Amino acid sequence: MGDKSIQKKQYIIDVAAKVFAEMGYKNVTMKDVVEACEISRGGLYLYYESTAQLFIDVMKSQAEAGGDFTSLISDDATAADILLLFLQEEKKELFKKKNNLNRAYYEFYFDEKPSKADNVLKKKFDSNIKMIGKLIEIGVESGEFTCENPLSAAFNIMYLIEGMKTTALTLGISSDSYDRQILYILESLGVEA
Amino acid sequence: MGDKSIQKKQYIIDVAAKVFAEMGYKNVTMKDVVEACEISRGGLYLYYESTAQLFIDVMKSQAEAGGDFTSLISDDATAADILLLFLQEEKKELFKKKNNLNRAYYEFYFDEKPSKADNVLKKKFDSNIKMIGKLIEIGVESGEFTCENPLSAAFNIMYLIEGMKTTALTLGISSDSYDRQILYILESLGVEA
Amino acid sequence: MGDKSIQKKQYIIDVAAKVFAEMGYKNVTMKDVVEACEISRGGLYLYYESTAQLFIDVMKSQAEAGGDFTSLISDDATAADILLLFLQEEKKELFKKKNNLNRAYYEFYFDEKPSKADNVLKKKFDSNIKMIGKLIEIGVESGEFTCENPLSAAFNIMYLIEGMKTTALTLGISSDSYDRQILYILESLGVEA
Amino acid sequence: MGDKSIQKKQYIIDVAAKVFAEMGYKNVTMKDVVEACEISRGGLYLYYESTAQLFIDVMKSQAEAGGDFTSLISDDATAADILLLFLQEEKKELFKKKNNLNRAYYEFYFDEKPSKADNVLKKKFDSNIKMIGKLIEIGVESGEFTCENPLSAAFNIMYLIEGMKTTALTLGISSDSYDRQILYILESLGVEA
DNA sequence: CATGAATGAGAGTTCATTCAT
DNA sequence: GATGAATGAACTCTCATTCAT
Repeated sequence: MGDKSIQKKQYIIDVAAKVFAEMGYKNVTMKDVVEACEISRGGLYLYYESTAQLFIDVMKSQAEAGGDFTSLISDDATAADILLLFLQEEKKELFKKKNNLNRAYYEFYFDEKPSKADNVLKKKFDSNIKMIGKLIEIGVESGEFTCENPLSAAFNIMYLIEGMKTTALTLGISSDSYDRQILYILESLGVEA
Repeated sequence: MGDKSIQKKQYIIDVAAKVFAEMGYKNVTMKDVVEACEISRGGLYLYYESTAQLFIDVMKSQAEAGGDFTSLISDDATAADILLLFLQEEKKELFKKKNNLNRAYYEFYFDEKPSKADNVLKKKFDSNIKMIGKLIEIGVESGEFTCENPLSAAFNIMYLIEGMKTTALTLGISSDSYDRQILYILESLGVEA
Repeated sequence: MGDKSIQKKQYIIDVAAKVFAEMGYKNVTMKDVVEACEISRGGLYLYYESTAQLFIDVMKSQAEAGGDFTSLISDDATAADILLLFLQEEKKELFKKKNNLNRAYYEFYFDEKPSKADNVLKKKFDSNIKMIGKLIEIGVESGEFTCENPLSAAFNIMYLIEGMKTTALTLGISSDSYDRQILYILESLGVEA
Repeated sequence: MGDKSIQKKQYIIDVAAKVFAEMGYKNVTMKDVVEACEISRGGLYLYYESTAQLFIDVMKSQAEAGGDFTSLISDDATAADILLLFLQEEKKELFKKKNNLNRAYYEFYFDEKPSKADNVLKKKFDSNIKMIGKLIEIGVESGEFTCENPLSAAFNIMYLIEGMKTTALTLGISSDSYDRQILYILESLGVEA
């Protein structure tokens, strides 16, 4: 596959990402992608055999492009600062109107069980757990946090975020409600607001 | 609508519930329901024009049939006992293999925004929030729990459960992991394990 | 399947037979059949999932409808008369312009290996072998024929006919050439022309 | 067309021959040939515009390469020996598993009527008829054979072989069955077995 | 009410053929 | 000459929906 092909593939991925963001995963047909990309029917099939394959590449592309929030951490940030930053970044992600793939992610995972290599969400989840766990440990050592089981706390935070994400897609969630949960987490870790 | 019609409608709902449990919401076609019910194509259309309408009735039917966990509460149960009971009931619901409609619920809500009257999940969520909030208040009063903001705590618990539900459907979650979260919640409320 | 469905199915078979006769087996698409039958796309699929299934039914229908040449045998016919009659019937079949399915038969059998139950040609071939073999035996007994191995002779005749059939479809064969082979067969059996 | 082009053309023909032997004529697409040859799509079109054109060249190539069975004839061979040799060579051809193009030949001729110049099979058939006819005449003269009409006998033998070829492709034929027909032919010519 | 045959829109997929490089 | 990406026509197949009975 030549340079040009790689560019075209990336173009398809980028356009498809928008389509998936708008329509979710299950509603998107190959035809939808073809039309959004303004290419021919056969043209898409040169690169992807199904929306499933395409979506996997969309996920991978997003994972790579995903802004590294660690770059936002200032040098003198405390553990609580960093945790707060993380929660706020996740909030932004959750509430963003454009290119929000959350719904598509869920629909995809309900239908398909990606191979370990393709399981982008799992990797992200695991790395977040590790990161948050470590962060809490550091916070406990520095006296910022009180927490008997940092790992459980990390899972707690991740499940909580997950729950707010899905609730946003189903019943709806307000920005304030999210903020109150941030507060609640910090309080649970013994941080004075 | 005669008695017989009502019975037939309920029959369709019951069979459809199984179909939705097996296949989710988006994958189910009117044809699937017709075949599972062993009725005629036209016959189903006499009662339902779409899977959306049918699913709403399935949800309502489930809500009515939903076991009231309050009946399980013993007379001398403490607030912590009741909360634990609730979390364990939710766990059962999450891990049950048969007739588990969770996936279908999510897929439905991703696609459709039910009217207030039809919004079964919203009602359930709100009533659970109220119940848990009240419970925590009682626990705080009785000295069982320590909690500054019972409402936030209630939301926290509900979002957490929600997060575990979706994780169960996507990345998977172990029974132990759920149990550790129960423990974590109780500890956060100041209950000694 | 009701009476009407059976009629419709037969209608499709009859129309398809003409299509196969004109175009052969491999060239015929479901679309061709749909258009020839003047029914809807989905309509055909109610009855047949593929041209293969359809062709099997065409073959069965032909086998049933196939004129029984035995009805043409006069009471005082000798073995040689009957054999001649058979060869002339086969000739008619070979040279007929309309509804000649020979090409389609070959193309079908090149591609598909029908189950024993669906193997119409095999049944026909075997029954012809049996019939011709018996006929020659009778002819030998009555002194009409000279033949040491009637079964080999029967196979010889059937393979010969088969060869002329395919040659008719490939290189072409003249009516005279066929007639000369009839003569040759009879001479080989010791019949004076 | 340069030397290199001629070589490439022959390469394509040789690879295509294998493809046609495996898949028949009708099932082979230009894509199949391209992939088997491991050349580019456009590259094939430089040499051939269709599988029909390609197949004609495959046939010609086969005709040229076709082993001349006359080289196998020993100096003291009788007419019967030579006829037997011919029938055994044809048998080998019929039963060979590899590179057997029989099916492809039939499918091609069903679909296309090659020009006289391209009609490889016709030439082969005619030359065989001539050869066998001559052979029988010689046999009759030498007293080996009894035959009133050598030409009819020659056609008889060719049609018979043709019939066994197609039967091999449709209903199947056993090696023994072929052998019995060889015997039958020789007996018909008055040769004592 | 109930049936199920029939329709036709629409998605999926493949490949012959072209053409810029 | 050679490449292979791109196009678009053609076919397959499925279902939502209707309607005569």
